[in-house]
Amino acid sequence: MAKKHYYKDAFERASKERKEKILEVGIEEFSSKGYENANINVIAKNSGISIGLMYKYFSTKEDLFITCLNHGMEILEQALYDIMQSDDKLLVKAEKLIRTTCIHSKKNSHYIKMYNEITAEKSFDKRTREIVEQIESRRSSMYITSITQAFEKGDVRSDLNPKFFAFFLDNLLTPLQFSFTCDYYKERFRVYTGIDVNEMDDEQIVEQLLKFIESAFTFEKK
Amino acid sequence: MAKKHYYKDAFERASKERKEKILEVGIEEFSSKGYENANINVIAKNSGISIGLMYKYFSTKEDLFITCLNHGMEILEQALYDIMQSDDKLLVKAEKLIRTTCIHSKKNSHYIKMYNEITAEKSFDKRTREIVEQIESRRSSMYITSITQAFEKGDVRSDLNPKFFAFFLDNLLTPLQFSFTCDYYKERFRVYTGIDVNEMDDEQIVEQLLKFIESAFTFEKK
Amino acid sequence: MAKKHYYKDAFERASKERKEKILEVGIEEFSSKGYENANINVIAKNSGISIGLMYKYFSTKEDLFITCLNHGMEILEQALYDIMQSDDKLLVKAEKLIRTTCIHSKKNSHYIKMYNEITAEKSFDKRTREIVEQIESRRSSMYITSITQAFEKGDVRSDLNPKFFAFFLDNLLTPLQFSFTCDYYKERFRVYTGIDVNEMDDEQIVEQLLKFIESAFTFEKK
Amino acid sequence: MAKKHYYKDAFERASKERKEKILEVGIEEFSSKGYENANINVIAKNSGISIGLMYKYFSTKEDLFITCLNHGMEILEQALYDIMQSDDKLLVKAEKLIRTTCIHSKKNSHYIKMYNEITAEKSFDKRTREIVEQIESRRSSMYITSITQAFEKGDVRSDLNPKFFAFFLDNLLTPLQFSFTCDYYKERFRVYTGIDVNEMDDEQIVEQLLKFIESAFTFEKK
DNA sequence: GATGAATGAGGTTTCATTCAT
DNA sequence: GATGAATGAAACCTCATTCAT
Repeated sequence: MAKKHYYKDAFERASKERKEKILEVGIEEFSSKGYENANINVIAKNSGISIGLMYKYFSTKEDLFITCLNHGMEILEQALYDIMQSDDKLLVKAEKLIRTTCIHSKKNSHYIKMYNEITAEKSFDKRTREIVEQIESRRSSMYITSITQAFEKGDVRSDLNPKFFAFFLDNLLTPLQFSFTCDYYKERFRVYTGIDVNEMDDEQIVEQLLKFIESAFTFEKK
Repeated sequence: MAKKHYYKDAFERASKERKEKILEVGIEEFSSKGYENANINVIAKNSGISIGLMYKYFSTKEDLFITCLNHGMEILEQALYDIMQSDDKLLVKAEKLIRTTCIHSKKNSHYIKMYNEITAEKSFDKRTREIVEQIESRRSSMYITSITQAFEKGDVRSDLNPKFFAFFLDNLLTPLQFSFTCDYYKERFRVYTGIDVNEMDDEQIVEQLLKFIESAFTFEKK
Repeated sequence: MAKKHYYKDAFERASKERKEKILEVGIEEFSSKGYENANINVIAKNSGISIGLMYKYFSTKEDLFITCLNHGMEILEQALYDIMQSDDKLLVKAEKLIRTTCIHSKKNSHYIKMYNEITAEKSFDKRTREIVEQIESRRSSMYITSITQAFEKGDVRSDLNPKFFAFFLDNLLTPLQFSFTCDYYKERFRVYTGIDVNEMDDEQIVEQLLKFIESAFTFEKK
Repeated sequence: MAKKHYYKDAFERASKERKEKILEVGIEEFSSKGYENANINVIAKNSGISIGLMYKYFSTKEDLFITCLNHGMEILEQALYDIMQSDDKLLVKAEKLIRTTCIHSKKNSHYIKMYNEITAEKSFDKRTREIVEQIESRRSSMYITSITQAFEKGDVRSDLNPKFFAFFLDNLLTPLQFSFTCDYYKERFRVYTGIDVNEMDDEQIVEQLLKFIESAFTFEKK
């Protein structure tokens, strides 16, 4: 299945620079103001195009948002992909995953904010399913594949369901990711750990989370 | 410090029935439509009061929202409190916690949706900190207290920082909670596990997550 | 004719302290916010009475305003009266008038702001006539009486109509009064004279205006 | 310095007819109802444009008001300018000024009412200064220039400060202007002179005020 | 006399979307 | 392809006034 897109043909025909500009500006606007408060007239103006043309490219505000979101997700997924494709053992992958999460979260905060945005979005209703399906499928399949492999090699405990495994792993990583970028989660991190996330050494986070994961992954109750 | 509130004195003086009605209707509106799309004229009408009176009770839409949110949080926290106050061992508490999470999430879905709503909120700026601080402080201190006790009794591994411990534990539980109630997380759960959360036996979730947590809590690498 | 009033009988029956408090608070509110933006619920609260009682005292916001206004005008008129009743020559009265204007304007700025307020008011329509009639009649008759007396004594030039005389005199004094208290006129004074009214010596104003008036009053073209 | 304006670029691009229509309707609404009670939905409707477009032209109600005000002031100032630029002696200018004031006040009553409106305005706070500064600077500099010239030529008495001179002159003319147009001042005029301003012969006003001014301007006490 | 809860019309402002050019 | 003027519904919030107690 060709990846579904939410822009009109005209957008595809636009120059690379223009496409990138629109996405960049859109991501900036959506991630800083949130979906409801973002203004697509402003996005058009800041992208250097007319609002009329914007509507030649995207049918609705929602479509523009989803396109921006998907663009951001691609970048985020690439890093995940690079790690999960390697031949490393699962624990090594996990370590890389955590460390990369710390680094990427600071660099790509806009993308992560957009991702965070949709986890609470109420507006898409009919499409939510579709969007989530796409995003989370790509993400989960990477996890599940790696875990299943490790499972088969006997690298991890045998009494856990790989799918739940993947789910729990992502539950540990996603809030961590948000802790670096999203206001709510930032504050939550500070409340729990007593330290502002920006003043904490990434390695301490890596160390603590890795210990937690390693045991959960490997030790099996007799 | 008396708990800070975000309603006016007049609200306190209103009848119990009215207060509950307003909170109930407000929570329903906010959780189903989200903060931005919720309409306080609708909340007033459905509560059986005039909009003018609504503003005698709450200074702004935001204040009404926060009051609804706090009300919901109190209910959710009570369940948590009951478990954490017991004399059970940490692992037993964890098991109760997971099971209760499953049950409560279905019953109090509106409250949880509101909670989910603020994790992505962009509007509160100066107050976000304050609100989050209050909510997460109460929650985290319950975790941390229990964990520290277990720590001192030697019930849990000694090489993990109790604060991170608590943080990771909550990272596992909160997304689970959302998986029962919030559209995005529901779909995500289905993508990861392959099963709709409403058709899954709670005990399977309890079992899988408990194994994961138990190992993470107790097994220490030599 | 008994002086017309704009309050209900109940107000008359209220204690002196209460009456004064209401007027004081009302004048403060009206003069600082202007008629439209003044809030009579706030006036009631700050006066220590209920809004219900306020409406037992005054039928409408407008009536309260007029009563406050009249109260302020009485104070202002008293000073004028004291000067105009004396046996001084017109020029001496004029000098006292100017000097007193400077002093009083600083002391009774609230009253003057209320007076200024009505010179531009659009709301009273049917009553404007009545109110203005009362206020300006008292004021103008004091001027005209003094001028007519001086006229008869031959103290002033004979070719000017005393009524116009009074009108011009008041045209010189009223904007001066406003220059000490009302934002617009304050700035206007600064623009014309180059100096902030609060940093100018009153005597310079007295001297300049008096010279202007004296010649206008006494020198007759041959 | 280019004259500051309070409209958006879009307004400048609108057709001349539309611009004039909006200003005309706006001035009508503001001058008849006052700033607070003026309704910009009404102004939009009566101007034949949508409210949305109105906000494309002006950021706020206040900006629309100021633009209307400035437009009116320009017209008023032109008449003043024409007189003050001439080579006439100061007294001749004064005579023309008074006569023109009478005539113009009847013709441009809306503009004058708007001007009167701001002399009592409480809402603009930070901008009042700016607006007043602009309006009064233009006006006062015309007066002061003419007076200073007359001063140097020895046409007027030497013991009066030209700035105060200008201030007093304007104090005589501005209330006269308002007497033709603004309810309060109209009534005040009737109370002082005993005659309704509309039934009075302009020439009588010219004569009386001119005598007053002439003496004040030319006779110096020995 | 005194209270204050309750009303609800009405005004300013925003912004996604359309469409004539 | 490209423009941007134009729309108008809809939402938050204020406050003078009423009236039951």
